[in-house]
Amino acid sequence: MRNTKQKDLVYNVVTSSSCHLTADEVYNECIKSIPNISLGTVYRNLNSLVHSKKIRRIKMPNNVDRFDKTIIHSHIICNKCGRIDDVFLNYEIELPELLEYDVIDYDLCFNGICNNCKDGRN
Amino acid sequence: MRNTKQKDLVYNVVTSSSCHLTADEVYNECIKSIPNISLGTVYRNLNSLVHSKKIRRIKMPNNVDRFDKTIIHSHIICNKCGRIDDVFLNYEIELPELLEYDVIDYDLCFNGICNNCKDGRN
DNA sequence: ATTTAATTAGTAATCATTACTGATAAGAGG
DNA sequence: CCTCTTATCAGTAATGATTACTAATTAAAT
Repeated sequence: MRNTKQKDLVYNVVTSSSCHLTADEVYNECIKSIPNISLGTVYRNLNSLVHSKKIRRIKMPNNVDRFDKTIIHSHIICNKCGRIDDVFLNYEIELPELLEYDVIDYDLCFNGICNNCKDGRN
Repeated sequence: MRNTKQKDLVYNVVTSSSCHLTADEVYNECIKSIPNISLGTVYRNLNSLVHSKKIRRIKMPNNVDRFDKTIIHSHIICNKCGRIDDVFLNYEIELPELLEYDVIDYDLCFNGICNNCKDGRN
């Protein structure tokens, strides 16, 4: 795997953001530094960084993936408005012992209704 | 919400299968009973059944959703071949108390390498 | 039976993501 | 430094899962 300024940029955009960015949002941030960077390059580097565990992919109900730092934590998605927040559990998820698999890690996503939707503000 | 034979069929196909079917696989099963059922109808009923918690949606890394019964359980996906299996934990996942959300439930998906891939059989 | 609105079949459109191609550049080995 | 190899790139076209649309149908309430 080669180091390129495009890959560094994609990595920095994802890890320095406090939100959970879509590929398109990462792209719009990247063109501020490399105006002619290609959307395909952003996608390729996001996939490559996920593969090498430098960042993580969050699957959303609408099939538009989001990307995040790899500090171990879970997420919660509002069933109504799609808002997403980080959840830091105060307990550990135990990896199960499975006959058919070597278990590596997990993705845990809670569903709920956020306060704004509950109060009818959305 | 109206009862239609199309919705009943979609429900029965998903819940009587022991696999985790894609929308297209559900469609191919449905046309055996209702040959002119439309793919759009299958998608609409899958979404409607997920919304009313009769079935559940499983997000896959390749963005092709799969559908499953709603008995509470987790999944494991092989990082290499994409094989998916059910995981029944012998402990409970505690729903966190969050200021900003009413937490309803969760999706938990483990990642690993399955035996076939580990042994080079894939 | 009549009515009405939800649902349907069929088809077209959407759009996130991937594939492709010729050009570029990272970095290994002289 | 200076090739040389090949991974990566920009730009664009293609893919394919999913949704939107429309006129026809039908569940089910009155």
